[in-house]
Amino acid sequence: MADVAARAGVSLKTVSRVVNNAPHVQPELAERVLAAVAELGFRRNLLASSLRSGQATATIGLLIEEIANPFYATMAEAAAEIAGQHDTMLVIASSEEDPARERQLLRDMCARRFDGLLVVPAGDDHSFLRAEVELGTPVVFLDRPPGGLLADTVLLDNRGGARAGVGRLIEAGHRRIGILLDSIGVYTMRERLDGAQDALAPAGVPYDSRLIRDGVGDPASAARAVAEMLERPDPPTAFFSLNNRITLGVIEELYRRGSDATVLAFDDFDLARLLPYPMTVIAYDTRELARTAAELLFLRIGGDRSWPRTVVLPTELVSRGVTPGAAPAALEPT
Amino acid sequence: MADVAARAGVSLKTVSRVVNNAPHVQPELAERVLAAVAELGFRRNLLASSLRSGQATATIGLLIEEIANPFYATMAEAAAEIAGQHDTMLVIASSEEDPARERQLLRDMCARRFDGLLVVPAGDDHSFLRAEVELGTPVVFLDRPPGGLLADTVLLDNRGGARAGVGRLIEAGHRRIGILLDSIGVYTMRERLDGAQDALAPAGVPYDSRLIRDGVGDPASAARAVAEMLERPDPPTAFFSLNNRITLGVIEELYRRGSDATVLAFDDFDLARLLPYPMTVIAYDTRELARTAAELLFLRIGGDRSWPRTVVLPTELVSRGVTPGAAPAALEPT
DNA sequence: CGCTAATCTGACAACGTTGTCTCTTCCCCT
DNA sequence: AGGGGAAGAGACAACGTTGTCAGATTAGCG
Repeated sequence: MADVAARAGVSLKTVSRVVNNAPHVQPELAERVLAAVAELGFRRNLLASSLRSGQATATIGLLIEEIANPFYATMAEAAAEIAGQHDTMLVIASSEEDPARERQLLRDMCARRFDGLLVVPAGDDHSFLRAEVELGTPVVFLDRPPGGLLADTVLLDNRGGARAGVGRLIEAGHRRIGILLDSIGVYTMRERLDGAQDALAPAGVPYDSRLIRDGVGDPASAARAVAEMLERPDPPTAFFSLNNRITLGVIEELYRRGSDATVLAFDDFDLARLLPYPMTVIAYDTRELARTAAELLFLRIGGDRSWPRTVVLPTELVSRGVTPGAAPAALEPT
Repeated sequence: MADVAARAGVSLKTVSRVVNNAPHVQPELAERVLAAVAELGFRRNLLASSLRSGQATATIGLLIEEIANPFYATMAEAAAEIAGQHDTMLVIASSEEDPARERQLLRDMCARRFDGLLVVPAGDDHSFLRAEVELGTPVVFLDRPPGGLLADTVLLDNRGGARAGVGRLIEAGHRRIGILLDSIGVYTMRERLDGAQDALAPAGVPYDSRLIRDGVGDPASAARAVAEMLERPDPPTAFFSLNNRITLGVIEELYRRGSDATVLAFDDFDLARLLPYPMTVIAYDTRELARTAAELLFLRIGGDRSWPRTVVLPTELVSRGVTPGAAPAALEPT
């Protein structure tokens, strides 16, 4: 910048004013400065800039569990869109469901003085963020609530959605429903399971631990779990998959067997419409989830110091998948 | 930091040494400093740190077209993994295929003094990066080559893959092959089209512009294009989809019609196995693409100044999808 | 016991910006 | 014509850290 100033024959400060589009600079001088900037290929150092001005790195962080999962990828895209509207860069980091990694990444983002953080929590204790929050870094949690910290949170109606979905299964006469979940340690899984029980209990369906399978982390183990349940003397007539990854394994196994079991699944995704098995999906607006959280974050960054809010977004039941073996039916328009 | 120094009764510099694990600090002093750090909740400012030390923001950028596309999401995940191995943060930005946005984002990343950049180019002129590259910011291009700039590039064998795939269609007797592509302006599309012609020409199949459809940007328009081609007097017996998004529309339309046209598609993806229509997919290792590029980038960041390299990764033909109406067959294991 | 060397610590400047304040100039109004 | 005020430009310090160098302390050795 000093070089540019020398070249244009002005002071450092004037160059600063020009590159920041500050007022009170004569057009003639500005032109000389811009010419010098172009000639010398000068690019202002944003590090120094935000160091000096104290805040505003024009960066927010998004901590998710896994980038390649379409659920999180969609959230990232929606958040990036909102960030772009605020001339802010979005940094996406992936915790891989590891609380230690989550902690390290969040600390790192704080050390880099990000303007705010969007967090899908992996761990259940976020008290280590309290100092940062009090120091002025806004944090908004989404999809899952924080632990040991009062902060803005945007959630889905996991429990209500599961209740409605399982309720429909019960209306259709199902009494033996196999439930597959990733990990009972995860908030969303607990809520969805609770929602299922909300519907099962009043219908007089007894609790049967053999119909609930925890620790189903990937499609292959979901397929195995389905196979085992089906091979027992009194097999389930319906399956409730608690996330999109599990759904894939369930569909695969049922398709392979030519089964006619009914499928209820949490999480909608683009390709669900084209999967070769009919199912009812508990859907919600993933983009809206991320958008709401991001907008809330920018409210906070803008100085909103009101009491932390919790927003819960609704879910709905939709039909997905196609029927194999049946005459090809018209799909819904894209 | 000054507060910490005062609290611990040492100098600023000693605190700096302690938080950087520098040698030559008495254990007793270090302990006092660490205690003060903990009490005051001190977190070192990485902005100031990398400003002072000149380089090493421990950040690299990845510019892709669209986060929610599984192709790019997978690349992002693989790149993030390599970045993590180098204690570096990965910043993902999305250009939405807009050259102006690409330019702005890359400039921004340079202004933030990222240690290096991974770029899937949207535009065809990257000469604006030359100054940065010469100034020492390593840039590696992937999936598509840069324009007007000599730099490391990691590509797929688009042309060879398309040639092999179309060759197989020709062996099976197909002569009327509908080809659908996103935009002829995109490098990968041109290469894949050239590969198709490599196979068509020697087989004596004449060029027929009605069988090539450009500008198919989303599944819905792919479905429409397929419908129109099939309703002509001499319909294609096979379709070649040049990317994953187009493939979805093709499959949807063919399934809806109960057609028996053969499908060849570029790009594999997780759920392709479960789509309700059989097809041959030109597959490649997306993660390897990103890994190779990221490793090359870290080589450059590490100081490798050898001549720019171009790496081309192979493709292979695989079977995907299931056959509707047929007896459910065993799927491949996950 | 004195000298050298090794180890440890601190003062200071500098990284590249921008906020603050001051000074100059020029215009407009009374 | 004189005074007030606005506008333009620059000098300087400061943001939070670390590299450099010099000083202080201690240990080791003859």
